Amino acid sequence: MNPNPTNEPIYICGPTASGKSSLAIKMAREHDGEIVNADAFQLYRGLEIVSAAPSAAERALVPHHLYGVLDPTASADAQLYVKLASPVISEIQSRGKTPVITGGSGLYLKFLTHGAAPLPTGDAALRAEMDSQSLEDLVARLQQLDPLEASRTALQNRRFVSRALEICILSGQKASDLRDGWEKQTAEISSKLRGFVIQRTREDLHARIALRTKAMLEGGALQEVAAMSAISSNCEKAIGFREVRSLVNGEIDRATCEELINAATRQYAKRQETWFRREKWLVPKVV
RNA sequence: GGCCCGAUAGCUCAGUCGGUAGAGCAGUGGAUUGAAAAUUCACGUGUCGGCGGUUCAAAUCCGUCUCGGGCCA
Repeated sequence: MNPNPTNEPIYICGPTASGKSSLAIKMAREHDGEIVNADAFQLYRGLEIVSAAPSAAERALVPHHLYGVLDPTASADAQLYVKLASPVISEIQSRGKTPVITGGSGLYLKFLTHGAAPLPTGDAALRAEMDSQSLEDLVARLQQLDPLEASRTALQNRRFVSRALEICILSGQKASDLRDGWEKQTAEISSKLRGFVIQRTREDLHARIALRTKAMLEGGALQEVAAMSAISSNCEKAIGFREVRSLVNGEIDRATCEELINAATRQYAKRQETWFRREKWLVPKVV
């Protein structure tokens, strides 16, 4: 008998290095499920070690989907992720299995669970143009085009200002109008979701991060990055990528590399905890 | 053994002419609907190595001790 007759997805969230992969495998086995990636960087091919994607041994235990499916030169975003994940999830359900969706990319998960606001997709050329302008000019332009959006945007955050402006320019409408209304039904959606967020003490998490970084460096991260360093892509933003490249290039020593990765990973984990803390539908799972 | 330099936040250090101290990093909390492993905001009490002394007032000047580092024996 299927313990989950509805085949509704189970979400496994939590900060990096908290043990999402193994919990997902456990849940998948208990619920006759298959695992779907929700990690922005594990999507990429050739970044398995640096992004700490599930190992071959782990993948052999349960079917895994959406790992290493993007070319390193491809650019991804939350909407593309939903486009990739939705059919995979439906397909799993159609076979009577339960999708176990796991990953630490809060925004991607949010799009998947709560849908996308009706906004235009980012435009690389426009972004490049905006990147060459001063923040003051971008802010002034946003204040002119959409004062309401400007008033509720963190104007020191160039990314947020650019995005708001981008929406106005590409759509010909006010970002504030397009964004309004989107959040109205989130509470209702949330009430129907089921998922867990792994919780660990900071001390424990930091220790796990340190162990993982060490394993990563000993487990082929240098070769992986060396193989990819000719490619300019989103992968360069992965924590560990630049640090390992600096190590490979002899700019820093191994101990420094390790500590830089650890610090960046700790900071990332903290941001993830902040994000998931707001997702009240996630049930804390103390490990 | 003698001389010199150093000791200030978890770390690296700044601190003017004596007026009880502040940067970066780390850390903590927050924001975050199409770059998100991204981007961004806020948060700084610490025996100023110890003990004496001078002074209205000492991280700052003097003495001494301790611990580093160096030079000379």
